[in-house]
Formats: sequence, C-alpha cells, structure tokens
Amino acid sequence: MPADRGQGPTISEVAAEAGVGRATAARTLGGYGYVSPELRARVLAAAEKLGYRANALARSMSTGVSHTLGVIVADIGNPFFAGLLRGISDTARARGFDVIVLSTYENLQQEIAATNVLIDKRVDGVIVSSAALDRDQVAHIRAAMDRGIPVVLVDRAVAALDLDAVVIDNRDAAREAVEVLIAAGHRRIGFVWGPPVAQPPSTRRELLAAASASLWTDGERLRGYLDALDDAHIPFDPELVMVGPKTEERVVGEVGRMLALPDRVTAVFCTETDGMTGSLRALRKAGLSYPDDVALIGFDDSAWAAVMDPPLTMIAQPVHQLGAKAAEVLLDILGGAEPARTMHTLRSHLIQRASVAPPPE
Amino acid sequence: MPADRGQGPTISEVAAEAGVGRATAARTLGGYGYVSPELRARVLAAAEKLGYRANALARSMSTGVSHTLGVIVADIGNPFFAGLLRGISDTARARGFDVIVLSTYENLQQEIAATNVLIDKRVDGVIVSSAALDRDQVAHIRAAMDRGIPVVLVDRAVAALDLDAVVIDNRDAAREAVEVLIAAGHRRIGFVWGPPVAQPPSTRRELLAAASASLWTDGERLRGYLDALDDAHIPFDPELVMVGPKTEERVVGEVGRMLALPDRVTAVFCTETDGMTGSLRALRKAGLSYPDDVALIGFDDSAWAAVMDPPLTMIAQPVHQLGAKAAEVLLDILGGAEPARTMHTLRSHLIQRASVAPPPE
DNA sequence: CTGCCGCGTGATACCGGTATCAGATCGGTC
DNA sequence: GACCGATCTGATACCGGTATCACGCGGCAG
Repeated sequence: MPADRGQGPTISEVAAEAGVGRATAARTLGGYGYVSPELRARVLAAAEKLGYRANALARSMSTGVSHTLGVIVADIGNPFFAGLLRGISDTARARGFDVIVLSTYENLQQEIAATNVLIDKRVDGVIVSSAALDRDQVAHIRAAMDRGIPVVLVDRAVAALDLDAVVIDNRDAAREAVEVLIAAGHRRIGFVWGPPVAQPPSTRRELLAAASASLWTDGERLRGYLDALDDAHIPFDPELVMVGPKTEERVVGEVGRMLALPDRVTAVFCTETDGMTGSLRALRKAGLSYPDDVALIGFDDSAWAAVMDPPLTMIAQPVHQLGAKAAEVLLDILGGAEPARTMHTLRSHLIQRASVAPPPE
Repeated sequence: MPADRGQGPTISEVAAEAGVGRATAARTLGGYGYVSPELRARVLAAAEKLGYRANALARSMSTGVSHTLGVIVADIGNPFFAGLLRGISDTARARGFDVIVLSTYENLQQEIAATNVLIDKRVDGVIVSSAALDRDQVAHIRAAMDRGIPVVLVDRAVAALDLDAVVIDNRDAAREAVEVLIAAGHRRIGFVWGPPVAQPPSTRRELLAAASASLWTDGERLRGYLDALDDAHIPFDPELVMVGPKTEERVVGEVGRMLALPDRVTAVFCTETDGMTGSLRALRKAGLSYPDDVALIGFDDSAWAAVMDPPLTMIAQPVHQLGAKAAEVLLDILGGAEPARTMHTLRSHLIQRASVAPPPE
C-alpha cells in the first residue's frame, strides 16, 4: 500500500483497478482523447468504486490554468462588497470558475500582499477594487499583468491604469441627488464625506486637488456635488464638507457642527451608508427631525432605508450586476476576447421616498 | 528560450541565473535545508532580479498542503455571513491561510457541489454553515472527512454530525428576548419566522417536529420562544407563528394577518433581519406604530437598528468572533490538535433600546 | 600517508495530472 | 498473403516545486 496521505485515489490507482493504462484512465476521466466504450465503462466503474476525484492542483500544474479568479476588495464584511462578491461568484461559478477573496481594509500594503498571494496561487484572472491612487501605487497590479494575469477593476477606476473598469455613474448619481435637494429649495447642503485630508481645504481648488488624490469614487461623488452647486449658482462653502477619517463616529460630530452653524445646513447628502446612519444620529442629538428640519439623501439603498419612518430617499447601486459584469468582462478576456480597456458604466437609480422636503420657513 | 506561458520565472531559471544547482536554489527560496551564505546571497539576488515568485500550486503538489481553507455559507451577500467570513479570513490570513468561498443559497445540491470543488482543490480544511438536516443529507461532509479533510461547522450545528461546531446560544437568546416581552406584559407574541412547512402545524407537537426537521438555528430559536412561553404559563397559539417560505414579502402578509386577528398580537419577535424589516412594513401598512401599539425585538443588530426612531431592541450576535473562532478551531486541528467534537457556544447579547413597551390599554 | 567523517552541493525521484508519440491491432485491398 | 493505413492504447516526458540521497571535498585522527 502506498503511503496514503489521505488525499483519495489517484488516476493510477483507478487505472490499475480497471486494468487499463494510466493514459487511458486519464483520457476517460479528463474527458479528452478517444477511449473505446468498453474501456471507458470499466474506467468509470473503477473511478466510481474508488470514489475518484481529480486533483485540481495537479491538473492546473500541467495545463497552466487554475479555473480560479482572485478578488481583492476593501472589506468583505461591508454589505456593498458582499453584494458585489455575490455577483462575481455567481457568474464565475456558472462558468466553472471559483473565487479566492482577499480584503485589504483600504491598506495598500495589504493590497500588494493580496496580489502576491493571487500570483502565487496562479489564479487565471483578478478583479480588484483598488485603493491605489496614482502612478507609483500600481506597481503590484502591473506586476500581475506582466505575468499575463488579466486584471479588471471594479467599483473604482484607477486613472494610472489603462484597464477595463466596471463602475457606476458616481458623478451623475451624486449630481442628481444634489439637484433633487436644490429643486426642493435647499442652498445649504452638507456633504458627507469628502477626502480624508487632515486640514479642511479652504478653497474649492484645494478641495478638488484633495479629491483627485483620494479614492476615485469619493472624488467623483464630490465632483457631482459641485456640479449641481455650480449649475444652480450656489457658492461652494468649505464648511459644509466633511473631511478626514471616515468613521460613523466622526460623522456625528461633523454633521453636528454643520447643524450648529449660524447659517446651518438644511440638507445633507451622504456618500456612504455609515454617513447616513451617522447623520441620523447627529440629527437626533440636535433634536432635529427629517425631512422638515433637514432633508436627507444617501448612497447605497437597503431594506432598512425603506422601513425608516419616514422612509429615506436613496441612491441604489446595481451591486449584483456590478459584480456580475466585472466577472463577465474578465471571463471573456480569459476566453480570448481582446480587453476593451474602457470604462463600463452601469446606471444607478435614485429612489425617491420621503426624506426630502423644502427647507424650513 | 522555453515556451513562456507567462507564469513568471521558475526555480530552475533562478538557479541557472545564479549559477547554482536547482536544489540549492530551491533550498534557499523554500527556506529549508542549509545553504552557504555566499550561494544564498547569489540565489536571492538572482530571484530578485528575475522577479521570482514561488508557484504555490507546485508546492502544494509536493507537500500535500495547500494553505487554503474552504468556506461554504448560505449566502455571501447576506450581512451576517459577510461578517462571519470576515472573521474567518482575518484569522486565517494571520496564520498564512487563504480562503475560497462558496455560496449555496440554502440548496443542498449546491452544497454538495461546493464540497466537491473544495475536495478537488485540495483545501486543507473546511468551514461550513450547512443546510443539511438529517443523517442522509450529510454524505458529502462525511466524504470530505473520509479524505482526511477536517471540517468545522459554524453558525449551524448538525445533529447527525459529530463535529466541532461554533455557534451562539440561539435558544437562550430567543428565550431572553421573549422573556423581556413577557415581562413588559405581553401575552400575544408573534414569532417570525418558523419552519418552512407548507401547512401551518395545528399542535405544538407538530410544530416542534417541523422545527427539528428544519435549520438548526431556526429550531433552536423556536424552542427558546416556547421555553419562555412555558415558563410564563402562556398557552401556545399556532396562529401566532409564521411558517412557510422565508421572504420579506411573506412576512408583511403574515404579520398583517396576526395584526388583524380578533385577539391580535401585541408583540413580534423576529429571528432574522428580513423578518424585522417585513414586520415594520406590516405595522405601517396597518397604521400601527411601535412600541405603543406593538412591541418589537429582532435578531442581528446593525447600525440601522440603532438609528431607527424609536431605536430597536435587538439581539446582537458576535459575528466576527463566530467566524474567528471557527477558523481558530479548524487551524488548531490542522496544527495537530485533536478535534474536540463539541459545541463551542458564544454568547449573544440583547441590546435594549426602545422598541418594547407594555401592551396597549 | 591513509582512512574516515561531516559538510555542503547537485542529481534525481517523487506529487498527480496532461499531452505527445510510438507501437499494437485490425480491417481492407491488391 | 503481404502491405498499408486507420484506430486505439499505453509508455513517457512534461508542469514546478520538495525531499532524499550520493558524491566531492576538506579536516582531523591514527
């Protein structure tokens, strides 16, 4: 008896059991080449009897294809990325691919480490929602590409990378939301949240600079906010945008500050779920309510937003579709398609509910 | 030039570049055996120069160890499982293991297929939140174990399987919640949701039978509900438990029905997030509000539950910890520890907020 | 000076598949 | 009956690592 490492029978053992050559068993089980019906039946029976399962590792070694996709996201525990991942793995599995997921927690070092893991495991392709901002932060992605691993970006485009990217119309979505607020009569509109800079930018130019040095989605949403303000000729006020670290806790403080301003905010636009829950807490703390005291619109719709009282007006991203499309694009490239190297933009939707009313008095 | 499949340099190429034997390069790069400082330096330099990365597949082939964990959950898009997964992958990565995730959508066939994928990919161990109910539904898990792959259950224990299981005190948690309701004076307490049987059970015995033939968590939570009722000598009323398919939509209908009863429900206990959002919608539809018209307690706390107005009293599961513990148990077994084959029960917490008040009049 | 030991190194047999290629078998044809 | 070709099968060289083992060389003891 050969030293059994507990890995189950090999193709050689099946061949021996069936009384055929190794190659014949391999052809039958691997589904390639020709094998006569009789031998095929014997091999199949032997495999069945022994409970044979092909070793995917060995197969990958010789074919050079692992049928595995690598996915790098900021946080697998975040409902947005969880939904994205669901879209990715649903379509990947439908095409016979499995998925390895790595979270980076927005940390570039972890993203680099994750990329290396995926290279080492010889995944066939990578989908990444990258935290990389500029030219000198994308070496790891270039390294993967240099090794012939196709990469598709999702949720966040990276300007320094000429790659397929599957994203939503963040700027349009933000503009539309702010337009709704403006149409309702608001002119003092808070923005939660902006770029994570230490010092609040005092000029619009500074703010824009900070935005382009931050996550693509954040920058786009900020630009959409400014677009809407510009169109309505509302002057930009740096006091109304929250900057710095992005925690729900800080949102409570920042929105509280905007609410305490002499010329206080009458509407708040939140670019993320935590921004909305934080704003809600700030409102309650200030003894204010929505939509009468302040109007609210947020990003990333959920079942909760619909059952709030009053229900919240939210921007719904096509999360599942975003992931599905990213997987499709990647799988098509793996299937031999030429990478389009373009932005695939999916439409988000503003779901009007009841958190927007005209400003007080 | 050897046919470059774009996989990057191999150990042989590094050895050639460094002018040493393959074995020497392997020892250096693999970190085993002895190599003199000079040669080691030359190998390292060559590897650096060529951008060498070890092929984890090849390594796994010869060592028989893949440093990969397989995780099977119901739905990766569900925040509960997403959080669980985060706990799992955080601790796995800290110990040098990566994770392959598969969703089953509560479908046993998919769970079996997922198990096979993991066997084929030769994962070192498996963590599964199984949909299997009885003896004849666990063959796939037995098959993995027979191949020497350790399996740890998470979230859901499976009676037919004598394995380590990392779970929470579902029955206690449910009992505590219902006790709080009873202490506030409620006697007509709705339960959302029960076993997915077609016909509403008319007797307590039937219900219990249905519960044990359903998901372990669901059964436990139902038992906790009955425990609390029993302790308070409140007779069980089959009209107050929702059975059948579990969708938010159906919850709206069922809770609506309980609210329309002559002797209507004055409190509702929800065992899942969708149950709570559905109940909230049913309340609004009926023109009722909480906590005055009906008291509410639900499972799975979230940021939203805290910002509802009034904020919801919820049971918080230690989601991250649940995943982390499951990974720990599995990794310990992989490290040579003897499987305890016991239930590791983590404590959940009832977070009292403001959705419970005495019943009307 | 010879023999032995030990150390460092390289050759090589694995792991379990795939893929190529040579050879055996068989039928058909002249 | 011999030859040819088509058909089917099995032997074997890969893939890129790990691990065993043999060998060469130097030092030291007898």
